[in-house]
Amino acid sequence: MLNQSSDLDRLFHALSDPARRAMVARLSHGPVSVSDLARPLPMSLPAAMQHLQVLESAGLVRSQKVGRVRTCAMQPGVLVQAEQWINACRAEWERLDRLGAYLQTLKNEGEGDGSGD
Amino acid sequence: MLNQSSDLDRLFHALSDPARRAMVARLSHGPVSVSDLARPLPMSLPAAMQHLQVLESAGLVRSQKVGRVRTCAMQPGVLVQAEQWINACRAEWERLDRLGAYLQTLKNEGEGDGSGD
DNA sequence: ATGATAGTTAGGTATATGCTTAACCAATCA
DNA sequence: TGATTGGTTAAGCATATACCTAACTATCAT
Repeated sequence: MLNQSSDLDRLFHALSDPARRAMVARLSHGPVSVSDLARPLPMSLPAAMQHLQVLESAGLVRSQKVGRVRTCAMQPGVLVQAEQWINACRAEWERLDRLGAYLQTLKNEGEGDGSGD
Repeated sequence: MLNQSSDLDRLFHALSDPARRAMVARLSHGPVSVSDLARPLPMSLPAAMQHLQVLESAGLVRSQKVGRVRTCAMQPGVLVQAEQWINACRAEWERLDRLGAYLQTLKNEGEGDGSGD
């Protein structure tokens, strides 16, 4: 493994776990405490905390403690980075795809013999 | 770890590695052979093959061998799934964000009476 | 057939991940 | 003050990842 972990690495890695995605989904509806976040998940509280840390270190979630309860909230800016990367990729592919279709059209127009590929 | 690995798990996991993202980026410009795909990467050919397998099992890439060269190509449909998940999340968050802004507005307008909550 | 090229498989290692239980600290409440 | 609640830390374990080298197969050119 390359030992440098970029923003996108951490981001996509954070999203690659169903428990973490569940947390993100929950948080996108509004801030939640740690135990509320962990309760629906089929795992211990410390395990959930680890997932939370992964989300925080990816910049997806922010949290602050007041009294003895830590409240977590979405930090949605980072999601946009993922979206942009995907979009850029798709844009390239679509360009290529249109080009392919166009070449196909040219090929069909110039076709007079029946010899397919 | 939950032992069932969903489409999204595999997809985001596939995207979480810089070498694999480089492969995807390259493939979004057009089909490439295995060695051409591996050449720019700082790793052995077998290592690159493993990454390729991850991409294939995520459904991001398809490949077929003709003669002795295997040609890999993007299978872009799956990327859309990732995009949709992110979009859904963002939509929720934005709704919440607008609500927050609205409540803030109300609070500012009605400032003078201290009975907020 | 010989050898070079493209890819694949096997086996092994170091590190990362995901989880657990047990113990611990800090804030609230009876 | 002492129990409870909310969270955190520590230690340990099983599995997964990411990589390597060496050996192998299959195709193509000579």
